[in-house]
Amino acid sequence: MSRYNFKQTEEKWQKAWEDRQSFAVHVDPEKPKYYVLEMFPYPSGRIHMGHVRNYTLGDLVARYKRARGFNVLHPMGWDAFGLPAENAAIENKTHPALWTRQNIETMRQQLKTMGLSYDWNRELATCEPDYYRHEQKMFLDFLEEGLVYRKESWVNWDPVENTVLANEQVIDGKGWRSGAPVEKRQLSQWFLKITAFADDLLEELKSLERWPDRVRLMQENWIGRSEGAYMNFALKERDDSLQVFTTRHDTIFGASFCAIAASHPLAQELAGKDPDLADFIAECNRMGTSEADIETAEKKGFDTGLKALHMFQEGRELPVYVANFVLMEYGTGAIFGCPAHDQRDLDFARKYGLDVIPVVAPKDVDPKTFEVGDEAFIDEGLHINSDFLDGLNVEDGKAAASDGLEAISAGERAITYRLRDWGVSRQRYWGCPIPVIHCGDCGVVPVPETDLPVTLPDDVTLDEPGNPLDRHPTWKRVNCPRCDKPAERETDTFDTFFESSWYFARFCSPQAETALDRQAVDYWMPVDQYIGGIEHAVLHLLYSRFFTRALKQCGYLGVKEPFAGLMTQGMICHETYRDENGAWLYPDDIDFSGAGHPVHAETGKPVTVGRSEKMSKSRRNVVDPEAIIDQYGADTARLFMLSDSPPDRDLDWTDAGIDGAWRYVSRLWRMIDARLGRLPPPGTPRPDGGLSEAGDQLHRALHRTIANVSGDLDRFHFNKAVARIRELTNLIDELDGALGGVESDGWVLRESLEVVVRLAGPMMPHLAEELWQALGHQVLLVDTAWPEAEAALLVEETMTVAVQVNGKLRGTVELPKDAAENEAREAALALPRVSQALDGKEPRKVIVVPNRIINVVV
RNA sequence: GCCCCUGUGGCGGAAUUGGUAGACGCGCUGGAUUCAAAAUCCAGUUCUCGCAAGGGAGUGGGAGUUCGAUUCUCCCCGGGGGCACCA
Repeated sequence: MSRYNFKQTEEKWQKAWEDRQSFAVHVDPEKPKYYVLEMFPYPSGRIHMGHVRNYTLGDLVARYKRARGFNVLHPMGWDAFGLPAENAAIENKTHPALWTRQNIETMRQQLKTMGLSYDWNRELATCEPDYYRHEQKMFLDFLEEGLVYRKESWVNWDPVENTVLANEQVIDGKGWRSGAPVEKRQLSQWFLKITAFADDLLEELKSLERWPDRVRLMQENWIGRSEGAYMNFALKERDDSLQVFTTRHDTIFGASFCAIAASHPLAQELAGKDPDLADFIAECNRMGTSEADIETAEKKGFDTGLKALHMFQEGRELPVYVANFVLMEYGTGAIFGCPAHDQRDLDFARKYGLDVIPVVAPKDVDPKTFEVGDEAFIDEGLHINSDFLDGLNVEDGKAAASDGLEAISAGERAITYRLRDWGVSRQRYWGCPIPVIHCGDCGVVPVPETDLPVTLPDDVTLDEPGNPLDRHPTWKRVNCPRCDKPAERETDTFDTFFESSWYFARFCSPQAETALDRQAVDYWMPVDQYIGGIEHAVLHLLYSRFFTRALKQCGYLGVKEPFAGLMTQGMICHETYRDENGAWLYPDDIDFSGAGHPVHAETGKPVTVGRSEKMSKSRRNVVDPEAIIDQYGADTARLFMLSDSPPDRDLDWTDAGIDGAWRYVSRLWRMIDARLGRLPPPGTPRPDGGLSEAGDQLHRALHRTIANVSGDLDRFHFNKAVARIRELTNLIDELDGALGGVESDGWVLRESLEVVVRLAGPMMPHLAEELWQALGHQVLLVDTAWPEAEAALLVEETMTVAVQVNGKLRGTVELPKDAAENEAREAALALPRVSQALDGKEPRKVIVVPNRIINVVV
């Protein structure tokens, strides 16, 4: 018996699809379109298993929709700007552009061995001027629309490298490479007004029904809309006032202090005269900026000596602190503290000996004796000790407090967001230059459209401190487009999220002279199914939603939501291995052949096997896709990616699993190869004679499988779809011996084998194409429609109904479909095991759920 | 700290609206084939009592709703993720 040669077969069909341009697509208003997109990769060097999973999922969807008659757009490109290119350039003495382009070459070749149904004619790389010139134009359009502004903002500054650090480059408060303590600095940076769309971005989440709930929830939390009030406290012995934002203005009578952020202008002003305060502010600035750092740090404050005057109580004064848990970026950078009803305020008050006055008490408690201990009372209740708010519940109290504030002009209702504007300036080389010029006389001047693109210089030095573009001897020196006097280019580049915020639209017309061809984007957009990692749940997806709105406002396209459907895939995990010294080992270094514990292949020393964790280079628990594809073939790798775990869950990579997938690939090939001689020719109409019992059983099963697999694929239950196909394979094997009694059985056998091949097509495209040809078809499988299930064959004539006594299973009965209740009851009570369980007692009640279950209650 | 997800055999996972828990695969055990091995095929495989027929328990733990709960409600425990310059 011959064996399946995956290598030859996979190359053969990849070439055939390419020669025929099977996956090249064009706008065709006559056909329904379907745009499926996987998140494009950063060209880091080689593909990893995460890519293999992502692109397998996307390819399955693309091929399935194609078979279902959609005009499918399925493109691929490269998210090619980014910091790793600069790091690699320094380490390997190469150039970021060269490094990136070489990586793209390698990775494209690797992807091509997977047999993915991309329209490669649409490939793009964001680092090419032909791509980024369009986003420079977009930026200028946004500027005109008032969606862009410049402001001072805080950054992590490495004083040795003279560079801004990303949060992940700050380790224990020190620069990752220099080890120098990181400082906070203010830089003037460009911002995009994402907050202008905050409400719409929040509101429209509801319309994204084909997004996972948890992603929508994460975005909702990120936007963080809160309804509350601004309140203005007059300051004792000063002319100005302190504005705070609060969502609990109803608790104003329980206020015992105010607190401002370390970077609040008032704090800055006071620090000028108070060295101790300046020290405290410096200490706050050394603290991490993330919310987690702030929330878990000890609550500390510094009493400024200022007193805020209570707007409703003459003579009542609240001390003003600078506190490390108040963020300048949120609300107004100032709060009032009501310790009785906020845990953080309570901790703070206990620490500094401030009053704790309860102003809301639970309904069933005597207000006179109600006290707050170590736990703030944040639940619903009625107001006490609160003057005109007494007796009101929380909601009414807020409304009344707002009215009271507005009546005396001491505040107003307000809505704030946690969402902040998007800072897009980066002090790096390998990014898209921001197309503006700074002129001493004219200020900020946009680069004229005719001068676009502003391209990066090639001759830069990266291994010195500071911003390479700023350091370049000539690049930034230009004349002002307005007054022609010597001026300087902006030397910052865009955040790389900029490129990924519109690439999906560019794929609709990747060669167009303008950024977007309206006819093409109007036809293809939005993306029908977007697939990628959950790690992009907030930033990339939110920026893209914003960007699409901004582009719509500028007339680039007509939709505001870029991604109608979203699927987030889980991570790939693998066991971890360490040697005696605790050093991580690669899976390839381990020898499992011995009877005892695994040992190091070279040294023979024992190895500790750790639990399965996300594949990562640092833990060395990685498996190289190229090696797997070389050893088992792309179809086997793809099948394994789809088999065991649902797409959104983590997947454990195991040798046993990939072996199992390979066994099925060869089994399917053998199964069909061995039967080719017994089949009627392709396209033979169904013979007139009836089927044998086995033939009928197989016939029904294959149509049930079509229905189930189609349903599973529609709902992205790919692991179940694989299981259904395997079940049908098992059944064909099982019934094979009983077939052949009548002429129609041969026809059913061919139908069954063809259905298995067609259903497996999107999963194992090369094998399926090969078998389709072996079965005698001239038209390629990729050009063949998806099979349809015959509804009549899905209806069962009899049903197996479970019989319970007091909820415990005692047997089953075969009943005609939709049998009458009486009939069902009789059949159930007639079961010996039922009467045995009844033990002579009369049933009190018999519950009959048609076609499902009968429960006898005693 | 806040928010979210998750928990089912030795393992990955099924169970569409509350209705036969464990589909499918992996692993393991026994057998066939082979000089031998690989590969392949057949049978078995939740735990427990029993020679068997059959009984009992069982979806992280505890309570509740129901004729019936993996599924719904409440409390508790374990594991994981996110929280603004990695992409």
